[in-house]
Amino acid sequence: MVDWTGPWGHLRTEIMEYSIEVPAESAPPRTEGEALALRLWVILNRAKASVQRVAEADIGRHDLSVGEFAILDALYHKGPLLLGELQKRVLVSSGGVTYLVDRLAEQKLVERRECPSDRRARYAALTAEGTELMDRIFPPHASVIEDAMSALSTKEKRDLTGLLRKLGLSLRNERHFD
Amino acid sequence: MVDWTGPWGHLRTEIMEYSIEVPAESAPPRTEGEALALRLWVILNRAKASVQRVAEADIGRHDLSVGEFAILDALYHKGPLLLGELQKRVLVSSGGVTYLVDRLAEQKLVERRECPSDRRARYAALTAEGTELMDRIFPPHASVIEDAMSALSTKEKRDLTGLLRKLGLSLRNERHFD
DNA sequence: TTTCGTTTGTTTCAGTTCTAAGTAATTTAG
DNA sequence: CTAAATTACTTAGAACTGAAACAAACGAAA
Repeated sequence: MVDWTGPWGHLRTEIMEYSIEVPAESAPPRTEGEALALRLWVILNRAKASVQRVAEADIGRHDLSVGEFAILDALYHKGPLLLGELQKRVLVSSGGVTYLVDRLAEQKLVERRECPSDRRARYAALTAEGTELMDRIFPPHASVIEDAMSALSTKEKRDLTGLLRKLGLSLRNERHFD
Repeated sequence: MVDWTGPWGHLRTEIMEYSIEVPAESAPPRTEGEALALRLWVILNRAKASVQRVAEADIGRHDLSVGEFAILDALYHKGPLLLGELQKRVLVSSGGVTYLVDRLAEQKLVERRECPSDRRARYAALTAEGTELMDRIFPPHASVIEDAMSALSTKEKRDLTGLLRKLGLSLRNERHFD
């Protein structure tokens, strides 16, 4: 007796009210196992959307988009990165990285640098101004995230991380053929 | 000794390689608790992105966008819904619902109906054609999702769902003031 | 009851953020 | 040396968002 309503939580949002509860049944999946997997998929999306809402509210204060913050964050913690490396971390398309770095470069927070060993490649690196900004906004952001997760005990957070990791890793090398 | 590199996984994507592993440290958060919360946030995003990639690959076969499928899915399992209700389920902005329903209406998969009790409101409902489509594509999609989750045991899926639900619910009614 | 202010439900529109596909410049492999 | 792969960038346009507009409903007060 379980139910399935779309996970769909690509996000930002106006103020959106939605339920993390599992709604009542209507057109049932065939097996219990299927229902369980579908429900998990719904809840995974909604939980992620909930946390993201909190993260975005904080980031938005500083006139940064999520994508912009993601770039700054990666560079802040990893130092200069090739645009390709950055792409893998931030999970956008190649055009998306170019777009985001362009925007941040306009704001003088990030700069491009040549790569001596490969003239096709470019590094993106924080400027002094960018580093300064992150010094200022990252610590409170980290607190906001910690706070968002505070309903879970340390053990629960560890368990949750472990399960999500197991799930993610299992899909990591999967190849889908037609 | 933990590390933090952005969670940032809104998204679709080209073929993107990324790691669900936790990368090595560099500019450390101050406390263990903070680090744990940040790592969880990263992994949550990446796991969601991994599953989403699988889901999208399947949905894409049928020439539907994720948003479109989300709408169809909600209507398929819940029957006709007011656009506002649909918005809450699908987690898009008000303009987004209008946009998606318009597109599906063009394809004759969905139609708008009047609401007798409130002339401002509209129902969205599947057409016969839309229902037929979902009868055909939903069952295999459910299998794809079940398969994507198959690395986890039944107990693990239940535990994971429970933890995510707890997290999501805790954020559900939070109000953020300036 | 009529009227006015507020709230609710949807749409419109302009602008933002992103993707996909294609291009150019290298580098690497055979 | 050539062919294939890699890397970033460009472009067109898809998929959204947020704000404002609009229409209808609601509630309280005159």
